[in-house]
Amino acid sequence: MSSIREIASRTGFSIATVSRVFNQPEAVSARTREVIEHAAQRLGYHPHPAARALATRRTRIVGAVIPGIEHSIFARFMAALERELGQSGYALVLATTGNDAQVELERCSDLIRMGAEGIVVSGLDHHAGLLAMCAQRRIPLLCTSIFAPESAHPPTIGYDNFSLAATAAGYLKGLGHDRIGVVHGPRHNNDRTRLRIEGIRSVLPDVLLVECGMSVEGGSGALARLDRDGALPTAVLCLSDVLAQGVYFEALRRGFRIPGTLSIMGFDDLDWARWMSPPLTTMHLPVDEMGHETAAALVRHLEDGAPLVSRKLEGQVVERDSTARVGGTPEDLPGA
Amino acid sequence: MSSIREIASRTGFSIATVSRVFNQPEAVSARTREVIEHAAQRLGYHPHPAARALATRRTRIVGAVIPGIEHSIFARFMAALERELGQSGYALVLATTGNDAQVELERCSDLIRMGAEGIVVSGLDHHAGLLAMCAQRRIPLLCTSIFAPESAHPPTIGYDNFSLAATAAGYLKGLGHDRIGVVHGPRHNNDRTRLRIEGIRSVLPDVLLVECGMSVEGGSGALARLDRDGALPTAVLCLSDVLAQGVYFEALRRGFRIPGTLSIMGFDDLDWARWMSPPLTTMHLPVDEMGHETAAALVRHLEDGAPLVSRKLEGQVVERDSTARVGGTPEDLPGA
DNA sequence: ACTATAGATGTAACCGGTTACATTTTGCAA
DNA sequence: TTGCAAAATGTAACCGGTTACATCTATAGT
Repeated sequence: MSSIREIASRTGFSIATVSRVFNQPEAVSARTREVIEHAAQRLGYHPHPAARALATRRTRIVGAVIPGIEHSIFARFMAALERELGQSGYALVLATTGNDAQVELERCSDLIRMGAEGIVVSGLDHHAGLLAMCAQRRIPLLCTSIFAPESAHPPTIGYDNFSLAATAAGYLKGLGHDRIGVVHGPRHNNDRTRLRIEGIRSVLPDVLLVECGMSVEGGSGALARLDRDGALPTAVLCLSDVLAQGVYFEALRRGFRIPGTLSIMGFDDLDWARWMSPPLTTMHLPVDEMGHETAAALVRHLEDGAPLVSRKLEGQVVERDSTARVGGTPEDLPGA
Repeated sequence: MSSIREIASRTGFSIATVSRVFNQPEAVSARTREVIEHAAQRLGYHPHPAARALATRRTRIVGAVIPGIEHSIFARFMAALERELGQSGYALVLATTGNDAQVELERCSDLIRMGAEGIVVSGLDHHAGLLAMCAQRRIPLLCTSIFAPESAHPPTIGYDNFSLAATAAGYLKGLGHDRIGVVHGPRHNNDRTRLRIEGIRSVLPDVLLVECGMSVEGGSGALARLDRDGALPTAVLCLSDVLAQGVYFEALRRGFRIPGTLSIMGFDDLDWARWMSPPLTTMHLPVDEMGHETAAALVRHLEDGAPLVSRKLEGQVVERDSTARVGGTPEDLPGA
């Protein structure tokens, strides 16, 4: 509706002066600034985003592509990322893939088409075209939820899935469990899951693996399968709190006591984990910090050209009441 | 990097012809098209989004502003909305408010600043400035998760919270419950919650209301409060499945049997509701349909100028095993 | 009074597309 | 061959900002 030229002609100043009022106010006299600001106010002027983007070659948009936002840890990560980016004047655009590499590529392409100046993805394995596309168009790509020391790959900001999972397995082992089941989501297309499984195996070479859909339903089904095989373990390590929830409900249905019959451990430390019954022992993942670091790194890169460097974040076991020493007496219950 | 003029000079055609290859390919001879497409391919040409947006005055971006994406029904709605918009070539930009009207206004302003051509929000009460802002800048605003017949307000696409909640209350009443507790999130800044409460009261005038945070923790605390007051009802209607989950866990902690001691009903019908133990009776909300309708309405409006009209969607009780006839024998259990 | 210099403002050329309109080429009937 | 409509292409003016550079004004220094 009202453009910078409109304001210029209304106030008698030139478009350059009007533009300066908004971009370098100190370069304009106080009197002029006041007049122009008033006119802009009155006419309801707002700079046209595309025009500004075209002239400055900056959009201040960054894109994030994640598997999905339902339940998962990604919701927390995105919330943190959005908050941090927002404070630096950047907008976050979210896209979801449903765990499909092809869809991921398309979504990234859409984001770039929309003007994203940087892209955040999860994990390191992606469609072959993704890296090429970002490189060709000079769009920085940051891989999160994973940490890999610098190398040929794109920079990573995240935790060491291998050793975190090993730590979790070690925790259960330390409680005396030796028949341990691992309930995990699809390994296909998910390097974090694969790394975690390897980490667990480094501690417990012959752990029982049960793969299932990444949902409450999946967790329920996984425990059912574990029980049906007649080889019910003494502890179940779930590679997501969501799966642990499904395992909880299924345990309830089967009359198992937690942690009496079965110790259950999660992964993520979602908000509600401590409010389950019993409160869930889980591996805390530093997603808020990850959001913070990711945003900061991207902003520094975009503003000052600082190189994007990988960063390793720490997680730790949060010991609550869903795990106990195997065959232990009630006194052995953590917190008792 | 490579612009339309670059391709033009490389191929010897004019920029207009190059542009036409991408926008009205049928207006260009097959031979020319091939040559230009090949050159574009080789040079890795992609139209500059801001330039295109500036020239066409279209961004094909729509924004959605929701309270938050954690756990809630909004995740499903957004997934549906994104899918539908994507199919029409629109991108969805998400922003969250944390239930703060001031933040909502700012986020909407950001979205508009970013070029959003339409905005989707939840509910009807918003910061006074929001309507004005959208009106002034001629940005269509669509209110969802609520239905209000046409009037002065912006168009709504959603369900009738009042009557859906009344139906839910009626369902419990029909089971013989007369001491019913309602666990609900904050009413402040949430007209859907207020409407639902009114709907419930129209059926059960002196229902017990317990307000809590919209989280598992909140649900747990709410049941604890209900029990502490010594006036434990025979049924609890939770205005969100997430709250119902908290109530479940707290019931477990207190040794209540569901639905024996306490019938529990949710609202939303999230994916995992049927996998709880026992499977949760809940009010199904048509969020997928809402995503579909919202996207369709917006696209028709933006493409063909079709007026945005309100649309009422239906929900229904999904009867599962967490509710039973009050004092009923096991035979009365639904599904038994 | 006369510069030198800083401060305020204006001019005009971009940014990279789209598109109305003008022009050239092509195909086909007369 | 000529003529003419239709098809293909080109020219140039936008879209609405930013910004390098030029110009003009005011203040201070000598």
